[in-house]
Amino acid sequence: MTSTSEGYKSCENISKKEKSIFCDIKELDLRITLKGGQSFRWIECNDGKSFRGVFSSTVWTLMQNDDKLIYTIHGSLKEDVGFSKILSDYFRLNLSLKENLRTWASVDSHFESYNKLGAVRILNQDVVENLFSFICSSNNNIIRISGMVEKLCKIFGTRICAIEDQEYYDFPTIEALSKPNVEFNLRKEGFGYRAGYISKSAQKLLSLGGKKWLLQLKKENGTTYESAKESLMSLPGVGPKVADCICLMSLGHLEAIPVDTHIFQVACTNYIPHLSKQSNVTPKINQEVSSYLRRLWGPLAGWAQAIVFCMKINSSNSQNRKRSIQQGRKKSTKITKVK
DNA sequence: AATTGACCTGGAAA
DNA sequence: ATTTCCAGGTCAA
Repeated sequence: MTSTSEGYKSCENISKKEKSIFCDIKELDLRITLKGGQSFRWIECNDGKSFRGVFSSTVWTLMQNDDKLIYTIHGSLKEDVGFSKILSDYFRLNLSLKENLRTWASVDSHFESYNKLGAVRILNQDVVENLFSFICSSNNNIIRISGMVEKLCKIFGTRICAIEDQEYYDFPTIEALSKPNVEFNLRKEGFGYRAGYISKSAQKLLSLGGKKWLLQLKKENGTTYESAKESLMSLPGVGPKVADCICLMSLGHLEAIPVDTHIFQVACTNYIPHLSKQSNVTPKINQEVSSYLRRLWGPLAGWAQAIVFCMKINSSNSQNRKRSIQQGRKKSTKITKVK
């Protein structure tokens, strides 16, 4: 634990702190990766080229050029433990998109048409943040999910620093979310029925062993994808789709394919036409789509899924983009901090 | 075991 | 101005 640092007032100060790591722009498109429905905490800055957000208990501003990923640290609850490595791990820069695109294109002719999209990567996110974020995602839209995640941080998270009158908070701990009045407060804040899912999942997690229990579900710690998914689904508010999101985005099970309405629709038109008779995504359909695409795309199928998903939400209607930009800029709110 | 409807909310479309 | 529809689903009858 360290004390929180103060925010920097001016842009001049910020730019002095810039550092960078090597990263080919063909391997990473910041906009589509950060604003593509994986993480809900990134804001596009007014300059139109940089993005600001929180991960790893640290406030970052990110931008890129042809061969570098440039970052600024504004504040952190951590000691300086090598931010370049943390950043590289977050984007999984050790994996080559180019190589995998070749593989997917060779087994799936549809990938030629997905090619005009920028370089989408699967973020390696914190499992606690990812879990509660995707509990919020059910039957919900990305704009409101983002608002809810920010509220969780503001109400139950630790303050990191302020930049230009904007306060930045860490994502709350499981302990903070399992306090007795969490459900009531979240209902009051407009979370709807997800308030109960969040509170009950936090309490159950705590009784299972907290964050350690989640971390032990990682692939690198020896748990299989199927076993991790099954364990996650024992938590309230976590069904097959949300469990797959967590497996893919924060547990290292890159073969996991979250099947939502968008992927289901693409599967109907491009891959499994006979599914079109089905009107909604049942667990059985979910399983069928998921395993079909996993067989097709291979061990990193979830990454391929993310590309298809981004393709879909970008093309479906370009009005969504304009709307989300406007929403992202407007600042809020009147939230009361709860002790 | 598979189907079906309810579930919170807020912004857009009807 | 109101009502209906919809959004990265889950749960229980």
